[in-house]
Amino acid sequence: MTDIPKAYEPHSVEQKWYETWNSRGYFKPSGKGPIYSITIPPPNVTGSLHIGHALCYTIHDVLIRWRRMQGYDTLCVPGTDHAGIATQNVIEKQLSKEGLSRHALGREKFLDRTWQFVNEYGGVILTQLKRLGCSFDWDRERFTMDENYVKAVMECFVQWWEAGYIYRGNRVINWCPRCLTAISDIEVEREERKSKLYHLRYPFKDGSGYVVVATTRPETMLGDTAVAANPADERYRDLFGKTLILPIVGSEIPLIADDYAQPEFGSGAVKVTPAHDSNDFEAGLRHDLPQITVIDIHGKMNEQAGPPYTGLDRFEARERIVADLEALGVIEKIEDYDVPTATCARCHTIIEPLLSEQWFVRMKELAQPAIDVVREGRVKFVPERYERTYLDWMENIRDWTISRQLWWGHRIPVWTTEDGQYIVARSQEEALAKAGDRPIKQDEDVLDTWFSSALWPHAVLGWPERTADLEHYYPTSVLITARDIIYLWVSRMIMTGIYFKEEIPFSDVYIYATVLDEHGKRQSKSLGTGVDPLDVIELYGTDALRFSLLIRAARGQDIRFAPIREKRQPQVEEARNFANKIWNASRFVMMNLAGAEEVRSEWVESDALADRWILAELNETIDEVTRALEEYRLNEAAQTLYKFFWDNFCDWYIELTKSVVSSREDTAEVRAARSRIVYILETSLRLLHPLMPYITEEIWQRLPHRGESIMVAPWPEASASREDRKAREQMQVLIAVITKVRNIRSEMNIPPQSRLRLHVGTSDAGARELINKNAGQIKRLARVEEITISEALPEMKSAARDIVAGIEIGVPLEGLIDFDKERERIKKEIERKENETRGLASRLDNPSFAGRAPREVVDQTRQRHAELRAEIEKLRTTLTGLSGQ
RNA sequence: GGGCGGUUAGCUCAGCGGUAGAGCAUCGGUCUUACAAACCGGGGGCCACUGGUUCGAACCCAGUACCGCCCACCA
Repeated sequence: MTDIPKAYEPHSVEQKWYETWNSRGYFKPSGKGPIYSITIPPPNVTGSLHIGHALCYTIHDVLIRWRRMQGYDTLCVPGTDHAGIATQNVIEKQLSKEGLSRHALGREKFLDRTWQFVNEYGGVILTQLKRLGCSFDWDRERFTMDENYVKAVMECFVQWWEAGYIYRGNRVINWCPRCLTAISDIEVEREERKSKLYHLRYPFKDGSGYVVVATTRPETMLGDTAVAANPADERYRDLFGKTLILPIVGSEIPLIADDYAQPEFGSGAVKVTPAHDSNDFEAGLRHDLPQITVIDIHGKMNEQAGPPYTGLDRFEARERIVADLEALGVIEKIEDYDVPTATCARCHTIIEPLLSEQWFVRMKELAQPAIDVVREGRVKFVPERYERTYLDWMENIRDWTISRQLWWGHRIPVWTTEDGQYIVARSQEEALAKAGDRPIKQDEDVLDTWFSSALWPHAVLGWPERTADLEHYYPTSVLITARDIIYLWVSRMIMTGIYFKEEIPFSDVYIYATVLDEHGKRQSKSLGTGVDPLDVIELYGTDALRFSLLIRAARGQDIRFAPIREKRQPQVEEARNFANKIWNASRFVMMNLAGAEEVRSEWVESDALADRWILAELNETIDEVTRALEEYRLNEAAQTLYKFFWDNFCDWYIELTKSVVSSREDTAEVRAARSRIVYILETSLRLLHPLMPYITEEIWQRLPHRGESIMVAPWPEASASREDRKAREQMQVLIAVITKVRNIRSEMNIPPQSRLRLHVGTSDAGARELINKNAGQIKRLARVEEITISEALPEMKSAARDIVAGIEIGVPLEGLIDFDKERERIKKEIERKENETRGLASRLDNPSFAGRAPREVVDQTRQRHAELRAEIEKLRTTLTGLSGQ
């Protein structure tokens, strides 16, 4: 078997197995067993894989592979999102490079071009997911602008319209003057920016002085239609209802009483601009104020602003107006001020609140059942804390602006007749039919991207048709997603699922960790702090990337991921080393299988301690890993497997059984040992497979096994009959003894090659038997040539001595012993034990400890205390003996 | 302003009531025929701070500090 490379080479195996799995149809549901289905969060169609995606979809694949092995009928539906603004921005950027604009091109040509781009370059991210090893059903791939998907979107709109949830309204919305569209509240980001606070004097019409108002946006004063103060504000009590003259403009505006004005802020009076501020808008409605729009969709002052401001950019206008106000002597003061500023989440242009006609969805009633299902625990969040986040938002939900002034997206299915009547229909044909012979015109706007993704779980399964998939795989089992789209997406899926399917779309919502850069900040492509997962795969292989992410992906705790520097990424390297360890341990096993065809992966019963122990450890591992996966503690599953495989299997079991397993004889005993080691390895590989699919398949195929692929091999099951506490305890003693001898050798500088003699003394007959039975193991692993076992250690002139687990250890070192060193070593040992004893004693001395602590704990403490005291006593004697030397 | 996380070995992070663990780094020793991407051994921590609950706290409670997120109409 010299053809097995010394190191695992991921690239040669990954493509091979992915194609094999796919071609054999393993990614498709089996149609048998209980259902386990997931629809993935659709990435942007123009996007490319970043490390957060890698984590997200790796988690998907782990769960799907695990459930598949458990015998579930598993389905994972992949797909992409048309991502309205994001995609349109990409195309517009291209156009501007060519000196074009979408308006120059026209709607139809722009859409042609976008489709062309999407068809050609879109979905690259899905091929990247294939490199990640994702076992998704690619035949069921969906896109939010697929013909069938569009039907779902239209159906939703029509039904909601008919039920009265959708309405058109004139409101102040968040407008992005760069994207030239409305955006919803949750697509706005807020940050503090350094600017000024301007205090302006608005004089009373009757010449009786003035009111000072504070504003961060003086340019909007051209649209002011009132000044408001709090009704409880003494300073204004007698002034409400008086008329003010708006400087520059000269118009007359009232001083009104409204509690939205905060008496503590500035002078307590606030100017009211209903067309350019959402609060002012609300106040305007309350007081029936005119709405004067002075800024246009490009962020420029419009006709109403009047000369000389018309045509100026809003920020130029600000300077101009401030200068003019200054000239009029109405500026009280200007202060430096950190202004909370709203920006577009997409392009970070400062949002212009704009009075505009948009389509909205009335949310309150739709949200209620989605609140209930979470409250009742029918939809559970993992980690639990996100339940609160979700509920807080849902309970204060506001209406959803769903229209976008974009071209790329689902065009709003509303047609208007000449006399202004709305016709809402699922298609142009239906609309025409409804219109009869009246001419109609379709609304220019498209729907918010999230309007379509809100339907994802049932739409990808075929809704509104009653398809077999929909009947079978809805509701899905779990939604795995990032926390920043709980509002944008998760909440809306729950609402639409309940509304249209009368059933929750998924019962678990697993919010996975946010991947940060090495400084704990969000990874950002524009800052260049993003890591390309494909680069990582190139370097270390898919399994290493997956494992390194999984072992960190603790219960939603953020993880930091360092960039690749000088062709190295230490976090992934750790996982790569583990992969390599798996490879080499397997290599050892396979080397000893050569020419022994009859060896099977099966557990041949054995009385040997090592065998009983590893079987018990394996059993425990199966149990822990399975439980961890059930509870979405993927990091613990990974950690448990890492420890079992490396520490228990490699460092101890292989070493303990090596001599038999690699024996040249072909006896029944040797064959049995080989069967056992193959069994342990093969079972471990099955446990590891969901996390590291490629390496486990590659090795599994070279081992004796049943079945055609590890992917469809059964998930191991733990069994109470394989628990063996005694074996685990005894093995701990054996490990302690061997470690102690190695320790003496190392500390006393005894060359590794030299064979030692070992004296073991203990009054415990059971311990003597344990040592005796495993003398061969101790000899091999501690490099000892002879072991003498007695009830107590004999006098030894020059020897290193120690005591562990109540067992005295002596290593005669004629001529080799360095007495100073030995004294030092023993002293250190005594000190260590004394430290521990002190801690235990202080507990035992406390009378309430014995009284209140559980019996078990008290007994254990006493026992350990006594044992330590005896050990210290023995070591002291040894030390005294040494001091004469 | 409100809420949620985090603060544990030099670094990255586990642990979340019985007085601390891993990987990397470090120090010493090994090419012991599965693996030097490895093996063996060692050193390193008042578990951010202050109180409280408890027989017992890194772990529970209250507060403080710093870091990071989310929400919010203070012009």
